[in-house]
Amino acid sequence: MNITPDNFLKLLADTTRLRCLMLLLQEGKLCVCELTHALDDIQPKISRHLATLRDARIVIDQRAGQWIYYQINPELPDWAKQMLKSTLKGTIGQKPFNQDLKKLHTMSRRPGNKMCS
Amino acid sequence: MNITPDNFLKLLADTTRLRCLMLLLQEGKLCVCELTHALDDIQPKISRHLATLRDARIVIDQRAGQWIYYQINPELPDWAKQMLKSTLKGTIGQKPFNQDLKKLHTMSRRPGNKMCS
DNA sequence: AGAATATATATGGTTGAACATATATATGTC
DNA sequence: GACATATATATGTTCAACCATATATATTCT
Repeated sequence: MNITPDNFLKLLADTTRLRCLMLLLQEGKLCVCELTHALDDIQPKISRHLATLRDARIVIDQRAGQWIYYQINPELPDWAKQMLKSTLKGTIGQKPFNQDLKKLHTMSRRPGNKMCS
Repeated sequence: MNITPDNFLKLLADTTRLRCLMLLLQEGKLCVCELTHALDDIQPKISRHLATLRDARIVIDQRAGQWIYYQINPELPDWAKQMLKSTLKGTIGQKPFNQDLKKLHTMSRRPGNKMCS
C-alpha cells in the first residue's frame, strides 16, 4: 500500500464516494445494485466511482455469480482506517448518510441471503 | 461548529491547505510569512488558502502587530481533530510534508522570539 | 512629528485543468 | 432474453493558479 494521505483525501472528497465508503464500513460487503439502491442514484455513476476507488486500492472487488461485491481493502494502512472511522463518527445524524443505511435495509429482493439476517 | 465531514474532507483535499494544516498541527501558531517560507510558495496563494480555511472555521487568526498568526481552531469537533492526527501519521516520511518542517526551522529572521527557542 | 519607504497580508479578475455527471452502449452471467 | 455491471463520449461546473493591486502596519529619515 503506497497510498498517500494527499491522494486518499482527494478520493474521499466526493460525496458519492464517501457515501459508498461509509456504507461499506458499516456493512462489510455490498454489491453495486445495493449501493445504487441505497444512494438512490444511477448505476453507471456508482460503478464509475467504485472503479476509481478500486484503482486506488481503497476497495477491493470480488465476483459472486452475477454480482460483484465491493469491500474496503483490509490491507489499508492504519491511519487510513482511522480516518474512515473518524469520518463515520462525524456523519452520525448527518443528512445523506443517515438515510442511506435505512434505504439499504428496506431494499426488497436483496441479493444473497441478507433478507433473513 | 456545524462543519460536516463532507465539507471538511473537501477542504483537506488540497495539497497546499493540507501542508499548512500539518505544519499548524505540529507548531501551534504560525504567521503567513512563515508558512510561505516553509512551503516555498508565493504569498497570495498561501493567504488565499488560509482565508478559505478561516471562512470554514477550521483555523482561527489572531493579529500580533504586523503579523497575523493562524492556528487550528481548538473548538473543532473531536472527529475532525482525530482526522488531522491520522493524516499526520500518514504523512510521516512523505515527500512534501517532511521537508516543510525542516524548511520552517531553517528560516532566518523568523518573527517573534523563535530564533532563541 | 510628518513623509517616504519597506514589509506583511488580503483581494479582484481571469484562465485553464480536473473532474463529476448524464446518456448511450458494451460486456458478462444466469 | 433478463439482469448486473462496466465503459465511452460529451458536457458542464468547480476551483486552483497566477498576476496585479489594495490595505495595513512598521520603520527610517529629516
